[in-house]
Amino acid sequence: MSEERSLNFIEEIVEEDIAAGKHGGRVLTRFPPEPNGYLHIGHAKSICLNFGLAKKYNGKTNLRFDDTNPTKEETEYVDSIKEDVKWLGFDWAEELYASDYFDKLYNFAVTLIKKGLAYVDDSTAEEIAAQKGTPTEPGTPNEYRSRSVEENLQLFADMKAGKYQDGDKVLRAKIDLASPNMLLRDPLIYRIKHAHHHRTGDAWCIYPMYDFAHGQSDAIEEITHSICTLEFVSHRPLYDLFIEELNIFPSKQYEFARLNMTYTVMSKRKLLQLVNENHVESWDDPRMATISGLRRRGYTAASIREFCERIGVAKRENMIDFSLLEFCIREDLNKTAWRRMAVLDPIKMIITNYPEGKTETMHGENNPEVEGGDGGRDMPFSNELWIEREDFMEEPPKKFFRLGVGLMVRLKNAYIVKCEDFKKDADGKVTEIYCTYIAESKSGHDTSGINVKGTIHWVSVPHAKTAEVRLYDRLFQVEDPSNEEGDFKDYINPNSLHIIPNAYIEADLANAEMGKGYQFIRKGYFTLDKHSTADQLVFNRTVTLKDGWAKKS
RNA sequence: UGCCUGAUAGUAUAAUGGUAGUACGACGGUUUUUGGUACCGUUUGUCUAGGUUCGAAUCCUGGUCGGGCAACCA
Repeated sequence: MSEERSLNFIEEIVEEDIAAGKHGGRVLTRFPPEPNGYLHIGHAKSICLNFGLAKKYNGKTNLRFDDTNPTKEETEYVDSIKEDVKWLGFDWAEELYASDYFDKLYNFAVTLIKKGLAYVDDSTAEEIAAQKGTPTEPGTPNEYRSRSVEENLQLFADMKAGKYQDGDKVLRAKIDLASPNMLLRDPLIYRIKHAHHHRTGDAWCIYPMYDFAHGQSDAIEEITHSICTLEFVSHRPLYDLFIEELNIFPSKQYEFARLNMTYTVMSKRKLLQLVNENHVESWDDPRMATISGLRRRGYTAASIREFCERIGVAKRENMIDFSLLEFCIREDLNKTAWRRMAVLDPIKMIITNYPEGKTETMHGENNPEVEGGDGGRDMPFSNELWIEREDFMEEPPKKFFRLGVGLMVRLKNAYIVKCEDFKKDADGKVTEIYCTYIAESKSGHDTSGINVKGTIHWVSVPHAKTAEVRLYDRLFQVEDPSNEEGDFKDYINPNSLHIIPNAYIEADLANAEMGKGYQFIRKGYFTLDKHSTADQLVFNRTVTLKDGWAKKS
């Protein structure tokens, strides 16, 4: 029973086009990253939109690398992008590159020159900028604008042949120097760059600009719906104009609002700075909003897809609460993550009436949300246990359902214990607490008739293993670091990473698998970090559990 | 001060001239061997001023506020 969901504005356009029989009802989208950085959660929105649309309307999606600027692009980025898209769960119809079309694009430029719609300009970048005018003043033509078609053809061929140095000449579209749209004031469409390209090597020394590559690439692939973000709205007249003048496939561009999220930054430039200036470990640092960072943090592809589904698609500037992403990952992991016990900040509990040296085997299910518990595992129990320091208070307030002298709790999957006493060191720090256990209260066989409000987690001291546990907090201290006074890096949270070198974990966790989510009961969801080894386990906390108690106090 | 865009609870998003709804958040409750989950309930909204209409979030006009545009970046 699928629920009726309302359409977003792009789905409406697609449905109208299909109903009108446009392109024979065919839908072909594309995801067109520039391989100059790693993908982030904002790209995930675009990926889900493009691939999701194609899937919904029986179409296909191409993965096209927009690699027209050789000085910024690298194969390393191509590889990471492909990995991330695949990991998110999408399959592209074809893997394509704008650089595959350099010959065609060159010929398109020649066509434009022949139509008298493009000219070679010898001006410097500064001169061109000055001649463009301002939003309120029209630009002024220069002497090069009136060059003959023959001369332009020759000069452009010479540019391609490598007769000029970088910056000596550019090819410009001849449109309208007085246009209120600055982009139409004779935009540059080809520039000289004697640079090595990650795919075409040194075959070319002239490269097309975005505006003379993107729309044409869409047309060459016969993309039906070219979806991009709002900052390209003012490029659309150019997109349409070139397609019309070149008489090629009429792809259409549609724009949606990019994703912004609280407490993080989303631009490749800023993410690159965080990496280069060592504010984070790498592009896949678990605090980064990159796909690889979220993956390493323990986010699942399904949770990111769900997030992208929930945030919607519209044209309004937006700022999504980080808590929505957290909701999505909790929702997923709650149903899939195996429950385990780990004590992050330990204090020793001694059960005074339990035989010293005795070991009992307790049993716990893997996941209570799954029918039958999804299997389970054994946990050794003894008279000495590690419990969480915060689960004991010398002077417990009312409604503190944990330990304090005279209070009782259930040890998860084991016995009910009553706190009798505790010991402090010279600094007043509690070092040990003493309890008695109720023998008839064993989990699953409880005949004690005692009901307790609280249940706490524990790990048997002689059986415990250790692991490094990394706890993360938001990377920035303010909701919108890009919009604050000064540099966005001034707002980095100095406490975004807290490392616990030796947490106590239950023995079974030695079998933890890379890529799998675990819930450390009452402490949150965790996953193995890529630096983890058999000798030195390292867990990342993906997200905490929702905590109604912490908020009140 | 030119052009392009947009404006619905705290945050997003729907309602396509006819009951302003949903999700997240927040708050309260029930259940619970995780203060988790699940379930139930409460809360808060159409930027503004006019106009058209039996009826306007929706159409029209003016204003206000936000975002984008003057890279040999994409």
